[in-house]
Amino acid sequence: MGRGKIQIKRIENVNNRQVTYSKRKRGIIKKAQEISVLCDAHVSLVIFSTSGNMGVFCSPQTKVDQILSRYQQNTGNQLWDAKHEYLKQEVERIKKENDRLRIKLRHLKGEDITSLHHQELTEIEYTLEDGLANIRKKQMDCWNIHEKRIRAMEEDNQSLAWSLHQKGVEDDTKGIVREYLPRDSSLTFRVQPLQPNLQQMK
Amino acid sequence: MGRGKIQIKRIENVNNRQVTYSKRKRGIIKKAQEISVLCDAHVSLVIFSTSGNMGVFCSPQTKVDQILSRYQQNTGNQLWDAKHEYLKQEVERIKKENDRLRIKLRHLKGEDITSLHHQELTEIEYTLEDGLANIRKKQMDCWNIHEKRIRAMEEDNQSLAWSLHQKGVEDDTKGIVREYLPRDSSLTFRVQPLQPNLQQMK
DNA sequence: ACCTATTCATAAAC
DNA sequence: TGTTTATGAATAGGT
Repeated sequence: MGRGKIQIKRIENVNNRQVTYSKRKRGIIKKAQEISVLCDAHVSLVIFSTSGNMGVFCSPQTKVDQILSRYQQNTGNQLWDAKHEYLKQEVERIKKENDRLRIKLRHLKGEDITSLHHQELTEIEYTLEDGLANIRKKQMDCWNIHEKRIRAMEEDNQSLAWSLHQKGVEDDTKGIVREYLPRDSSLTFRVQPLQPNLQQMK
Repeated sequence: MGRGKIQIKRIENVNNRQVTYSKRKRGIIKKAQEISVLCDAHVSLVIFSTSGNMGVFCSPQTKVDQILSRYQQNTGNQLWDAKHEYLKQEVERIKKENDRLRIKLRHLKGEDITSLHHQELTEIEYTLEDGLANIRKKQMDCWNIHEKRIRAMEEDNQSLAWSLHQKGVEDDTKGIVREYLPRDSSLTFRVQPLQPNLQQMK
């Protein structure tokens, strides 16, 4: 239809193809609309051009997914059931991994070990000893850093106190400083919170 | 098109409607096929008549579900994603839980602890000490059970040997028994493998 | 299911 | 992309 017959084969000229797509898209959507009204039919039509231009028609009584549900039932073609199945398996897989990890954790805490044999126990023991060694090394590092900070601050305090003394001003910051850094504080300390205090001292 | 114009409204005559449906269905599917070839377009078309007659066209390069995936992405219209939303969330939830457990495990092994603070390290340390205590207690239990078995068997052996001796038969099982249960065997033992040996002795 | 008068869709050109 | 127009395609109504 039009000025001369055309062969039904891919239009190579990109522009022509684009134009034809636009025209025929409108045409087919109109046809879809007409059949849905005339015949009370349920229609779902989705078109994509190569350039990504999308055209959709769906008969107003229904929604696309309802029509496709019927399509699935009619053809046995799995549209979403297959994906559903896949996701279910994925959940199972990860849940199992999860259980495995949980058991490992419980074993390391020395729980649920009744059924374990000597060799497994020994492996866990080694792992724990190894972990403990690493943790304690890290604790030592933390402690050493902490110590250094304290010493540095003590020196600062002394030199500041000295400066103040030389200028004839009373050293009334001493109390506050002591409050920030009690000598015999418990082992529980955090590195981060110390920093604001340091800044307050400036 | 045809002998006289028609109004685009529902055809009340059932037979006419059915006929028109058939004709137009063929027409629209042909159009769909043509646009897919001419313009290299991806088309998905599904039609149902009121009587349940289904018509389908899908461009050959793709499948219906692929086109509809794109449709979903383009419109945000949930076709099957909604049906999968729950499962997707479930997967996410468990994956996160999984990561949490993994990190905990690594921490207990003393790995990836660079960013941990004193308090967290101390907690891990306690956990490890606790675990180690439990494991070692279990190891002791195992050892004690093992020892008891050995002692029970030694007694059995002696009484058996005595019985044999009294019946004037030479005790030639001694060597074998010693082989099964060397006194100074290493600490690596399993409880299970002992049982077959016990049964062999009956 | 076929026929055909008629309306519709659209290819090509602007 | 919109309009025009000549032409082929689709189809309504009758058989």
